[in-house]
Amino acid sequence: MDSAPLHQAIARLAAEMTAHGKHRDDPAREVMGLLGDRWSTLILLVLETGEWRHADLRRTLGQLSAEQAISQRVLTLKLRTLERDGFVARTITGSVPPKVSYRLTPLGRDLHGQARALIDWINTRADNIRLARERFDAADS
Amino acid sequence: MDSAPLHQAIARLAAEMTAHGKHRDDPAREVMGLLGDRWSTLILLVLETGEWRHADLRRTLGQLSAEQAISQRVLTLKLRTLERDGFVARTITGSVPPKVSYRLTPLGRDLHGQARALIDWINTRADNIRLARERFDAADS
DNA sequence: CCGCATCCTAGGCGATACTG
DNA sequence: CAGTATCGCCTAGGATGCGG
Repeated sequence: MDSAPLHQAIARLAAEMTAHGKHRDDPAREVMGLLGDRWSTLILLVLETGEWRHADLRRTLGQLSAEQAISQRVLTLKLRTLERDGFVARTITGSVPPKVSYRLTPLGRDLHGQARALIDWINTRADNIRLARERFDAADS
Repeated sequence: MDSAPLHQAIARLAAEMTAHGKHRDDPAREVMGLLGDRWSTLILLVLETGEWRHADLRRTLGQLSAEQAISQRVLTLKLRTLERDGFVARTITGSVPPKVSYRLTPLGRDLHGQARALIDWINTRADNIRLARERFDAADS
């Protein structure tokens, strides 16, 4: 039984956790979940280039995605979430037809920069990861 | 119509995307999805402290989580995914009862470091984000 | 102790059709 | 053009029970 170092580790971690976060409405978990979803990082990437209207943004995301296009409904949902957290700003001008523009806030640009760092790290390790997967899949037969 | 700068932006982005990634089995999207899930970052955090057995790890994760404990099934699944990508190493000793230990690989430790940077950035902005949410929720009434 | 199989539920996301 | 409503699928993840 190596229970002593084990409990020590638990105590250390528990202290670290309760220091920040752990309680409900934990932005860290929620934002990480957002960045891990199907579209948000791609949306940030496009909005980084300037101001976009809903339809144009939707078309462009479809072209950038290897899979299929984002549905209108989901784009609205994602933009709402991003806007709610303060990463995206929404501007309305005119109402028939409506003209709505989206752009990054300074906070959103900063978030995108941070996320890119992680994504780039993964991309440079991509072959490494692919190799590990092949080995793993071949191993158990 | 500002279609010129628009298409320019598209072209630039498309080039950037096809440079790396975009094609299927894109590790970046998959690993980001992993880090955005319910448990993986927490698992990395605990494994950072050393070598852990399945049951102990499970108990500790339960204590660190504000919500409920991770199920045995899901812990196995998450560890398998992490192992498959080369972030976690699994060692078996004895078979009745089995003794299985998990620890981070160098790649896994590195990944965790990168992820922590992003998580820490979010945590330092947490109040900022919470405030944005309150404003947004109050706005439309 | 660990892992697997089974079953079940909640939520993410796509498709379509409709309003202002 | 932007947004909403409704539907239906599929996956993540929890609960339980068995076997090695």
